[in-house]
Amino acid sequence: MTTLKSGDVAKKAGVHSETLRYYEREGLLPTPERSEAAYRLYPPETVDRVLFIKRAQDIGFTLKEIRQLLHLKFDVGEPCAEIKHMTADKIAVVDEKIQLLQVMKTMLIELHDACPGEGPAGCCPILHHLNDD
Amino acid sequence: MTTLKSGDVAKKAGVHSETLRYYEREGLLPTPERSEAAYRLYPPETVDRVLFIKRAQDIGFTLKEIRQLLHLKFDVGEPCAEIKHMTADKIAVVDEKIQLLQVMKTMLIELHDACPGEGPAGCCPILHHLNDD
DNA sequence: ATAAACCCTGTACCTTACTTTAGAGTCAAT
DNA sequence: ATTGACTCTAAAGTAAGGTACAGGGTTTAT
Repeated sequence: MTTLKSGDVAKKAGVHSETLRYYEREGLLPTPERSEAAYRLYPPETVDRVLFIKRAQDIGFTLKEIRQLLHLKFDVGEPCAEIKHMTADKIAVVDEKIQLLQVMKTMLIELHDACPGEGPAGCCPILHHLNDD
Repeated sequence: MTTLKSGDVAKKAGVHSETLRYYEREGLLPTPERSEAAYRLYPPETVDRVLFIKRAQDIGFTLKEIRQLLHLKFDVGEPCAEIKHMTADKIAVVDEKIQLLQVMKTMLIELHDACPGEGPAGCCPILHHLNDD
């Protein structure tokens, strides 16, 4: 048997099986086959798809955006130019996020390095500097 | 007069004044002074603080996390070692996000470059490759 | 063959981050 | 002095992304 039941997919992907049904409703997972007893029978790739969703969420994509990414990723048939446009847009968004995060990281590292690491008082001579950006 | 009313801060920071009250309730903004008529009188730095919140949100921090960042950033008085720890943790989180985003970006760029950019059919020879990670 | 463990549907509920509404007071300009 | 723009509070509403029942059928392990 090459199909998985909701519990199997859920366990492998680290989500609840209710989440799978939710993703199905939201168009993030294709509607799976059913057994005689109406049990969902998922193809094994479903696990990868769910893991993709989770990774994409971790880095700040909404389910709506992820649905688009998945359609880029899995659905063949969109006119080519359109796919290319969407992809370019998404790259720009991702890049902007990376850059903002790097600014944030630099700020935090400065704060970290300026801190002596001991003593109870305000150890942070750069707080005032940070205060007015 | 060196203070701003809620509408002024809101306009300068690009948020609704209700949002300011919400941030106040949630501990993201300090409780401001009040006029005789109980109008909030904000110090001008409030604008920067709100902008900081918005930038932090853009890159994927929750308000809860931002509250912590702000307390690092603006409140002096925490024992030094603790601040240093929190900062190090936050740097690790930021770094992880950056790395995941870079993976995502690489994936998107591969997809983008492999696409010929014209023709209606599935232009994407790498879709199958992406399919199984 | 029967209980434990699993699946189904549908609906209700939860958190986050706001936004909207209702009802009332205040201030600035004509 | 009164209209319009602004402020206040408290409470309800909204959208996203799930989570948790309730009530009922199914499969599997003993």
